[in-house]
Amino acid sequence: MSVQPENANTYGKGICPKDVLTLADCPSRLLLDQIADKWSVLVLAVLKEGPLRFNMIKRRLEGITQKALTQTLRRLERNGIVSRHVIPVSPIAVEYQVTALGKSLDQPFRALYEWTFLHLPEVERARQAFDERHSG
Amino acid sequence: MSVQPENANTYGKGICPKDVLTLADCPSRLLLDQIADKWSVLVLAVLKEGPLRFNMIKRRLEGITQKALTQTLRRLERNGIVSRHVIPVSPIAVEYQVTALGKSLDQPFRALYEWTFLHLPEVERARQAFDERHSG
DNA sequence: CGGTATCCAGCTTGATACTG
DNA sequence: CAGTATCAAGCTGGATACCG
Repeated sequence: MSVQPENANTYGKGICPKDVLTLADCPSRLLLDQIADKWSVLVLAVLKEGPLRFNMIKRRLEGITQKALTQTLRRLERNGIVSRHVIPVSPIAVEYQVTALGKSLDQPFRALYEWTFLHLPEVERARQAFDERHSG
Repeated sequence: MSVQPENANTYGKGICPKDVLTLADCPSRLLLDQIADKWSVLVLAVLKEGPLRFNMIKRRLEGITQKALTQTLRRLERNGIVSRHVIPVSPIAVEYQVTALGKSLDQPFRALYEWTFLHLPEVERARQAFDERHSG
């Protein structure tokens, strides 16, 4: 997210020029807004196994609508994360696959997943404690 | 996101029991839904510098409303990412700070930030190319 | 100071229908 | 098959007012 490498830090201890942070300041939003939405993560998980056609992706993703899948794929394609190949047969076939850029996301995503996996119990405890505090 | 360590993989090459993925299957959403929203990232960036009181955070975050900040802080608190301390003076003072759990998020976030930083030009090229394809 | 309550506009979402 | 079009419903987010 807006975590910066120590030496490229434009935020930090009040040394940001304006002394305030704006949404636009945060380069990570470039990624998060586009990738961390409801479906992108799962689409990528499915496509990681190999190229798939539209309806094949749809079948592997329980509950996604045609519209949502189209939107998700378009956004991923626009950001260079997946590529789209039209195969001119009849009826038409369209194949999607993860690009090299998309594959390079695997390492950071894995780090995030591992954090979640490791700290899930702690997060759940925190939620329980909070919910109890705010009911009793 | 839904990237799994190789050996804990419940998705993978069609070996998922149901052979379909549901939103609930993806443990990463636990984190992403709650942290990757519009403001959480920036709130954490500000709080990383040290504990701050409500209105001090608000002043450092250009454009955030009182309501949005309250909601963001509550969600972060519920997930154990920040903690809230009421200082019983008059008028009342409330201090927020990042917890140990919250601090442990720094590494995965840094990985993500570094990816963004490194691949920004490529993403921007992809967007330009896409936008040209879809206008001409 | 640090909130909560209320109201309302706008964006997103899903269901449905239609098309090359 | 792989979409686009359309429309209603719902949730989110901002503005405003008030409270302990």
